[in-house]
Amino acid sequence: MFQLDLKSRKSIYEQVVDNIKSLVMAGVLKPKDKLPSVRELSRIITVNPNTVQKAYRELERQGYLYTVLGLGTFITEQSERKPDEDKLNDLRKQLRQLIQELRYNGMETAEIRCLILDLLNEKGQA
Amino acid sequence: MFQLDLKSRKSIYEQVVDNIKSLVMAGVLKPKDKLPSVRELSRIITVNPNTVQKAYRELERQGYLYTVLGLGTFITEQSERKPDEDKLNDLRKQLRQLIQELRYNGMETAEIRCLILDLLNEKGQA
Amino acid sequence: MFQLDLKSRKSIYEQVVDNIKSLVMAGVLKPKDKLPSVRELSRIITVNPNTVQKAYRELERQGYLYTVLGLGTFITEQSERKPDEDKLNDLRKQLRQLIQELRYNGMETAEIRCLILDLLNEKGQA
Amino acid sequence: MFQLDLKSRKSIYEQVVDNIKSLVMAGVLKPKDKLPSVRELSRIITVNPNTVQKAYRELERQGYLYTVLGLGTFITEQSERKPDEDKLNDLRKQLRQLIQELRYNGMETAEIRCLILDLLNEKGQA
DNA sequence: GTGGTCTAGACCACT
DNA sequence: GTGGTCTAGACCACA
Repeated sequence: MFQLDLKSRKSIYEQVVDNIKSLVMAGVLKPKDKLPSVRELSRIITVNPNTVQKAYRELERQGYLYTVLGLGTFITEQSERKPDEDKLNDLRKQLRQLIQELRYNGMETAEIRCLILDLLNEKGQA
Repeated sequence: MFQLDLKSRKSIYEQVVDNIKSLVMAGVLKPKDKLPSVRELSRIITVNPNTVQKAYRELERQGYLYTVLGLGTFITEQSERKPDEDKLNDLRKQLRQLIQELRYNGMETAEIRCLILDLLNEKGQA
Repeated sequence: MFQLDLKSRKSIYEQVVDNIKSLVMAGVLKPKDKLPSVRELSRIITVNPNTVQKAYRELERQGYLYTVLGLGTFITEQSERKPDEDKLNDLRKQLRQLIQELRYNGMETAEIRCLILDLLNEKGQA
Repeated sequence: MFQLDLKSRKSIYEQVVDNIKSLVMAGVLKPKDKLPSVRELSRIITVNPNTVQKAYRELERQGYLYTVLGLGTFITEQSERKPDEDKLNDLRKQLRQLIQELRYNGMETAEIRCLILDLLNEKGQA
């Protein structure tokens, strides 16, 4: 379920963040679902609790989670989320950069289009 | 020409790397072009020479540049580059993640498709 | 344990690289072993931490080590290493050159053969 | 005839040295043969004369060449060369290191033996 | 504690 | 002139 690669250059807490984001976006974790407690998750994935803590905090900052003191942390409902124009702009920039790199690494426009349309369909069904 | 943000979470040398990559991929810097010397660029962007050198090294590792001792650093010819399958896989992963995020931030599939097709055309003409 | 020659034409960080490679290949350092921290090793061999770090980076690039942020650097498991055909070709070239030089310096083919067979056996038992 | 790779990490003068050594050891250049003048060779291989100069000097130091002022530089006769025990020791060390690396990069003892015997025969006929 | 980045400034080798 | 190495010492982020 959780893919952690200690040898990666990405810090562990970032990997935890990405993993949880993926689970949310794939619909495995749904709004109002309760997440495991920091200590619990840290045991499950054998990672320092501080690291999990940091990941939860970051996810909260990005609006994916919210914490109710004494009860736990939960997935944010869609209606609560506000589209963040700055974030979208940033994502667009990244997308542009990514496409440049794909092309620079020898991938043809047609190939890239195929790849992306595939990805879009795949997600659409998830 | 060069966009550096000292406050960014990205390290300076990484930003230098990204900037140069962009210039290469946009065709501003062409194969066999000579880059500014380490010292020169460091003066231009008011950054320590070591930092610039680190960036150049990384770009060399990634195959964008090559160094001729005592002469300077130059842009790699396309024909010299060999496609790196690991790199491509990594880019594909990133793309997937990016699309997930776009969708999570409220962008519809159709919108994303439009955005990407636009980007693909734009580059095709560059 | 560590042989450093400050007067050598080889740079210090390269010597550190070679030393550690030797320890790894001789089996003194085994997969998953933790290496001394950058600061620690720099103290031991009285060399600047930056120099040690450069050596570690190079070893990581060559696949001998990997880094876990905040924890330390470790020896790569054999199974994780992928044979690098370019590297092998390079080594073959070096070998060829080396044999030429041995011969040029007066060593007979038979002597060279003996020498090499000895070396092969020696390692086989290590 | 001459293989120069500007992108190599090896300095150019070292590559010139290696090339000439190879020609000598392969018997293409024979004792008492006259080498092209510094200026001539520098033109032929389109390299800075200083670089060729440095290569010749190094080859002289190692005993491959000798210079007669006003006449040119020539290949040393075999009888003039004195076996250098230090050099031989150094070469043995290098050989040992090289075999270690081959093995570390996944080559089996048997394979290495084959490779080396091949190389020995190949040279024996040259 | 760990590695990672950055600066300032010196010295060297190669072209 | 070029890149490459090294030192000393500071600061940051991660676990």
